[in-house]
Amino acid sequence: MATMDKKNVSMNDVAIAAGVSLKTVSRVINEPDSVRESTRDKVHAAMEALGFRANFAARSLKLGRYGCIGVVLFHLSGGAVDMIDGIADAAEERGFALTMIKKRAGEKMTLAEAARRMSQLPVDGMIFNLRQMVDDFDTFEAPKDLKTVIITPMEHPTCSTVSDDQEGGARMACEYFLNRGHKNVYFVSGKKESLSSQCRMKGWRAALEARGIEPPEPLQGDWNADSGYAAGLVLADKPDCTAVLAANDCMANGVMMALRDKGLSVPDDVSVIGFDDELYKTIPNSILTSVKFRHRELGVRALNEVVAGLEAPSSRSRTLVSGVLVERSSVKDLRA
Amino acid sequence: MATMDKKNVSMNDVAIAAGVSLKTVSRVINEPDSVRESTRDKVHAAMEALGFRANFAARSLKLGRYGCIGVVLFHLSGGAVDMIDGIADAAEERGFALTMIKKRAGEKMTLAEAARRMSQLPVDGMIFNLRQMVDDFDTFEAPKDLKTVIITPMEHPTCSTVSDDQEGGARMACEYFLNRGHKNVYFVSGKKESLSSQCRMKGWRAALEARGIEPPEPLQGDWNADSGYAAGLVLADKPDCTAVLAANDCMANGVMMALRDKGLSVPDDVSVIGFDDELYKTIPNSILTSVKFRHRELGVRALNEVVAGLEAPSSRSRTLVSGVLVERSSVKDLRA
DNA sequence: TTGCGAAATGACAACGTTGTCATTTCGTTA
DNA sequence: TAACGAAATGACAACGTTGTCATTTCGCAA
Repeated sequence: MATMDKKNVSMNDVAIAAGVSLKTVSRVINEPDSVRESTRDKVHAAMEALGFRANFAARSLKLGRYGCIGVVLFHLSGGAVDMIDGIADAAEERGFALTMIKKRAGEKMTLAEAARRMSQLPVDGMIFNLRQMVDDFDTFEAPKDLKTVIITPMEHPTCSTVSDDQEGGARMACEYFLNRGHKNVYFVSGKKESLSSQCRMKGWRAALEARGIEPPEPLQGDWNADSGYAAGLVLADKPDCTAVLAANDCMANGVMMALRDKGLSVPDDVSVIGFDDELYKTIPNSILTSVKFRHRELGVRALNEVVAGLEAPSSRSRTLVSGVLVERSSVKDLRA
Repeated sequence: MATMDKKNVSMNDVAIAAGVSLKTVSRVINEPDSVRESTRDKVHAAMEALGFRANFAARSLKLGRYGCIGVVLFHLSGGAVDMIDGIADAAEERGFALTMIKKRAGEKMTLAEAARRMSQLPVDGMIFNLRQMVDDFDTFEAPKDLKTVIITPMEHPTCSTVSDDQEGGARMACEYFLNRGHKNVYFVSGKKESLSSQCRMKGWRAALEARGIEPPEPLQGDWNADSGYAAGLVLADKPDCTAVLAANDCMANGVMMALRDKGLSVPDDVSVIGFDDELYKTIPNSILTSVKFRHRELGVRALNEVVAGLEAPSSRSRTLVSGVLVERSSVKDLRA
């Protein structure tokens, strides 16, 4: 059972070994039913013996498509794992592979630059994961033959976008407070440049203003617990503070710890809601009510949108994936 | 300024538009110095006007390589983000893109199956991210023309492997305890099927046995805080328990909370060390000493190993990336 | 101006597949 | 057995690049 030394085994090699024509080998692969069983077996045997594997480049060249979707990671954060997971699973299901490139740390990558690089790679369409603002966002035009979907809370003039409904999630949390008799809601933000943080803040503002409440000055955090703790120390001194919305769970936890250290109880004195619902992983018996986004679903939707748009790349849609409020006991009902 | 309607603009189209030969266009792209400046400008102008982008499939077919490295995600966990980040950055730096496929939830994927699928895709080499055991691990043979690197703590008979030194990290933590006068170390494990957990446990055992200490029965956890809390309740009742090594920070936190709820102090009564050093993100003023692995570095090494092996796919190496003990104040020095 | 070597450019084949269309083989019926 | 339509198979071109080698153009010295 000698193994060939030739670098790559081609269909032609298989054809010769099996004593059939090149085209017949092609048929065995692409439309097996159209070839007689005895012939098929001969060909399969030859493929096996020679270790044949179809050449991706040649196949794509002929077919004019790759069966790959490009993913550009402008930003790779914790929540991105689930999103990538969703994209990858959906891709798998629809028979696509992913081609990935990433903005390097410190590098300044525009959408145009990302598109330029992607269009040199084997992709039929692409997904941009964009969590911060980028210079050419509004002026960017996607290649006409490459369906492009941007994961971002901002609307884009020509590309399809997919996003969690961060604003809606924040509104939902605020209304949850207000409906339970709270007269005001304080807000602890994440990093300034984060679009997520900006959107959550926007939703918070909107919800308060919709009820004619003047939003108090938001407290600036940086996503980590320590910044939440600092914010909590400040909030503990505000007598009108009965409800705090923190832009993520880590900061919410910091806030809660600070309140306790100041002798205040959650939820009896102050109610708190966070975002992402991940505190239970780290804190035993966590009581924090939290707005959870379905990142996996987000990825699935993004991929499906790309695939759906492969035939009509210039189509445009906007998808919002709603969040879910995971209720625990960190919010007190003041009406009771 | 009319835009062409032709689907794909080829080099030939550019050549005609610029009034030069096909080959000259090719030269402008691949060896610009070999073409006269005036000609080059004409060609560039034509490319611009027609919106030319090189065809990946044709180029790869001719060159016999893709400039892509395949990544197979058998398992996608939190720590994987940093690793992917490292892989992606290193790939970027060396001019490679990534082609990714993922094991679907519930699907049972063997190494052979992964290799088979990857070898139909545009890749010059591949990386398997394997955090759990898989049926054909020992018998697997990588395609002879496709350099394969496996990220896994296990040694493989024929493939290169890269791993954090989990065992060494656990040993380091144990010795840290023992060197400070602790007579024994209790262990809280992660999920049974996790290789990380198994390796950490192995290192813990080895460190104790090296000093002639009989390791106590390990406590079974599931990575989450609640399981750590449960373990902590048990440990609080053991009078000889002065040191606890938990297989991750979340469980370590659970252990600490349980100890406190039982009236014990960390570190005065019991010392604790965790893994991953991520508690500070969630807990303000975190005191937990923790073993941190450099997942990013892991990814970088894996990619570099693949690229280095592209010319000699059958070469084999084993890389261990050491962990770092991040010291805080959760360990008491009993010698003092 | 002519001739020469070097630089610039071009013609053509090849990479390994699939689509088109022609040809061969098969199973059936007259 | 002959004749026929359907099924199976094959020959050849084409996809868009790059490598090889031949040809043209250029700059410069005689």
